[in-house]
Amino acid sequence: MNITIGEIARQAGVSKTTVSRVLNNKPDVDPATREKIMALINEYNFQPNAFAKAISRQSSSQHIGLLIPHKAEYVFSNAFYTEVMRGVSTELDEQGYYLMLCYAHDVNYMDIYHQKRVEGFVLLSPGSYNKNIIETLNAEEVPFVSTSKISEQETMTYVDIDNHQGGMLVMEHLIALGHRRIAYIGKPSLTSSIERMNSHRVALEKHGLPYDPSLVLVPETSSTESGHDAARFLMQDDNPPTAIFLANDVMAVGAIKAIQESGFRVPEDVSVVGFDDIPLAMYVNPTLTTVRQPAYEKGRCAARMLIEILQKKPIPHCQIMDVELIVRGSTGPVKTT
Amino acid sequence: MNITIGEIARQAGVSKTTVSRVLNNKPDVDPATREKIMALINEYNFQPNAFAKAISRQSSSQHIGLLIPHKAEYVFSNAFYTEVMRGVSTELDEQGYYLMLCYAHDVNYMDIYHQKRVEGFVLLSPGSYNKNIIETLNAEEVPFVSTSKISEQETMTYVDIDNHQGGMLVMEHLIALGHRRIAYIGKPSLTSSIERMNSHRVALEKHGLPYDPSLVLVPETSSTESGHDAARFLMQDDNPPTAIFLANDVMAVGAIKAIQESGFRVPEDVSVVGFDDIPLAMYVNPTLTTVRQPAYEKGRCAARMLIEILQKKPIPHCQIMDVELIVRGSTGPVKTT
DNA sequence: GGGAATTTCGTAACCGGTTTCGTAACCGTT
DNA sequence: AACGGTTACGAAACCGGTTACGAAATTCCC
Repeated sequence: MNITIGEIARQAGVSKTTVSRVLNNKPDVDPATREKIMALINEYNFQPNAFAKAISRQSSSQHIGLLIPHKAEYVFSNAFYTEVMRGVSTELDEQGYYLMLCYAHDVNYMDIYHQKRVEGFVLLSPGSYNKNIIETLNAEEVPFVSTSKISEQETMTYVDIDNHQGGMLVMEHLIALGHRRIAYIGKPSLTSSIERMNSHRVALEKHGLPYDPSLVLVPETSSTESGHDAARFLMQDDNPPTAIFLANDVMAVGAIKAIQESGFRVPEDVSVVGFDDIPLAMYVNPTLTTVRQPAYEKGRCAARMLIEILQKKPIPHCQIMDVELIVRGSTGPVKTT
Repeated sequence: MNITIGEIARQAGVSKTTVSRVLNNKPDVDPATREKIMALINEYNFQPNAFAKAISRQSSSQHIGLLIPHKAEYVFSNAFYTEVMRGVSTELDEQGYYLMLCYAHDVNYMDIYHQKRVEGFVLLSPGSYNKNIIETLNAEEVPFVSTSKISEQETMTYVDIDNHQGGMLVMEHLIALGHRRIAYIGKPSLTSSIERMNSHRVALEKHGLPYDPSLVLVPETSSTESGHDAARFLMQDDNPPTAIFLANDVMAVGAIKAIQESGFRVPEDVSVVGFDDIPLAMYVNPTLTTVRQPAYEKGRCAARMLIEILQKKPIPHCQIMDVELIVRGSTGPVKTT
């Protein structure tokens, strides 16, 4: 059996109350008594039961949930998401909160909340949940912060980058290199990815270039395999694009491979741009031109915002971070035939 | 204020005891009464407070900790580890356990255990902790399972592959291709990685090939960058190796890059082999020859074993999983000069 | 030296559940 | 009618903490 506050009290010859006072650094206890109790606490390495604490003071479990889509595979295999996770977990750790991983199947995440296991949630990849998850969370007034823009509503808190700006950086870069047939591959699953996709069209229009819908592909998933398959499909065409903009780096890696397998060279024949700047982007062959977004910082920021919400601090409902175009080896001037 | 068992009892006109019986599917309650209580539970979507439960029945918090090294960056950016994480979290999720991420700085993970926040730990990358973490866990009799072999002692439970066999598969493959100057790059941080490294020497000796210590490099970390730097160092030599065996895929990707930057081709000039078979291994250029280990299954298995330990079931102290050599494009016959 | 203020500490209730044990009500037997 | 055996339920203690309140002991002040 483990040591309890009562046992410490008994050995010190005082009441539980006094021990509790010492544990919580409260006044009204004689320095000598405090010292004696501290000695016992250290001797037994006594740690007050967190659950008993949470239940007696009617408050904080100090636990926060990271909500992950049920189809977790692509999240765990995308270094962008794992970097966000790292940011979330690091920030919580530093602030003394504990992180629980919660899979968003059915409604069990609501149970986790009602059972007081967590005080709120950080949403990892909010585009991949059931449509109504946001409504449910809002309806039940569960505190949460999303790591991506979900909708235009002001009622929800999120941290994101300016996806439109990021997309424009890519498109301006490709257009400046002379590309006119630029494909886009990506799943418009939520507001932020829709913005990314829209920038493709907007940029073309801005420069008076034709918009060819057949050059916009919407795969089922955002995996390397999807990028590979979609790019292969494009390259089988009689008139393939000279540049492909993919919604993320993981897909871009697959696309480069497909292009090479189809007998084309990157970037000599086809330029490729990704999004995120995952660590591997600078190690693939050719190195990947991409848009860097601060994944780790995004996670930290989301966690910080959630804690502030829990502490009833007034905070802005969204936080927009900077992006940067990283030009590497996968993009080059259009081939002059 | 949230609904409690007492409130349900009051509205049903019964005692807390009876409601508790219904909640836990216990006998001794009239079907009609049970129904009335169930109706109220559903109406309010009542979820019993998990902490109150954990504290009253002197038992299970149903929480398990995933212990992660403080220097978490390389763990989160290595798809092998994140796949293990996915396995752990999926298994726990299916079995109704909750997963908490715990950083292993100082001794706070012991606090987390003593505070009853978790019932036990899965150790993610046990080579990277402070030396004494295992001793501490053992000394305090904290239930834990490691996802890698730590030492030869029988006192600890772990899941692993046969690293020696895996290494031998690589070496036999390279030697069969005619390679004689085979380098090894990797950090011998724990028993399993030492076995991997030893297989390099054992295989050379077995085939009567010379063992050249200058071809064995021990970088500080296991990152892509380390693999890159170490390989570059090797390739600057007057008599560079014709093949490099790296302790993991992430490093191998860096090595391929360095070799190419040094003006050599893979696999024509230098063959490269990794370890793990991360998802990206088949998408890099050239595709990576590697040893597949079942990362996801390893995670699941570790979680399963920990649960069985907590349930006092007798289980073997280790579980060894199969490996498989995956030959891809990064290895080829030695160049005949 | 006596009353007030302050310091120090304990009693008991409480948080939201579980569990032990006792008992009233009902049943069927003889 | 008396008895024993179920069935259905509640009172109260308990888990390990926190907290409101009261009171004893000490100090202060005139």
